[in-house]
Amino acid sequence: MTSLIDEAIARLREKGLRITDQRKSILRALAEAEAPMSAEEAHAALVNEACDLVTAYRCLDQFEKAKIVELGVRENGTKVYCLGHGQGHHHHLTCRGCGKTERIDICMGKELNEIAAHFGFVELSHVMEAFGVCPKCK
Amino acid sequence: MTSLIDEAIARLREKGLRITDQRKSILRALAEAEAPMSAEEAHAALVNEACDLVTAYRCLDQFEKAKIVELGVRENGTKVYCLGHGQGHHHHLTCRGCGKTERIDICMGKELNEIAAHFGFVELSHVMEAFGVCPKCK
DNA sequence: ATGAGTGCAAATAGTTTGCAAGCTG
DNA sequence: CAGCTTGCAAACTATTTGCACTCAT
Repeated sequence: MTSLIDEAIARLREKGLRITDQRKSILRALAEAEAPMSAEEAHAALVNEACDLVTAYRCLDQFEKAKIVELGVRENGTKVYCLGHGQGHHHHLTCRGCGKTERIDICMGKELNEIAAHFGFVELSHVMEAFGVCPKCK
Repeated sequence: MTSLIDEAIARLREKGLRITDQRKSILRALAEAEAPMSAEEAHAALVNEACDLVTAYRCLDQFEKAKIVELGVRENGTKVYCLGHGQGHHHHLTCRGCGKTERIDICMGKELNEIAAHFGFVELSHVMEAFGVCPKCK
């Protein structure tokens, strides 16, 4: 349980990235939410305005390049980041009304890789987000 | 072959939307590309600046609401629209280098619906885009 | 000490909105 | 001819960049 953040910090270290208070704060926010959040949301969730919004963008970008978080995209195009994919890659189902997020454990990554291989594509990645209206909001 | 556009026009009519030259041009552009394209790309593809960029945005938005096109999102957050999903829902694999797009016919829509039903979500939709580097670009 | 990281201001990209004028049904 | 559509200008949102300063290593 404690490990999500520590794991992330360890990975930062591995990649030669520096451990700053701002980065720790952002990681904490992501860990507490355990749902994908945008840079703005992550920034808003920080206690005491722990860092500038721009820094949130930059850190999340770094995190993604270091494979510490995974990138997703909302229906409206905003980018969202999610911590905790270390072992279990998964996706999300988000309510258009209240934003509530459920984790869904299906992924067509394997099939995708086969097809991509067939076309000769490499460095595969995919984005997949599901949206709907939750029981409370309908 | 001829039908993609005609079909779309028919559906416009059904929905009580008007058939204008601008809309026809945009549909033509989408049909010729048969790959997802952004509003800006669709606009750029129009011969003779057939309509304003804003109109392209508005039309595509209408088309999507009328279920004439499907909405997707790129890795960077730009929205893309794709014609021709009338019967065969599918997804795409896009090259990060040259933008080349391959159609992929897998979709976890069914599994998704089951899970969503389990959570009580309705009005499901999903976005899924795959990215990689094609043989030519690597 | 040295270069990665940060904050602030300003620039961009993509998309949306307000309003008067134009065209479709 | 009524109202959906369009064009143009301007507003907006999400994100990126330039630059001087600061702090982790």
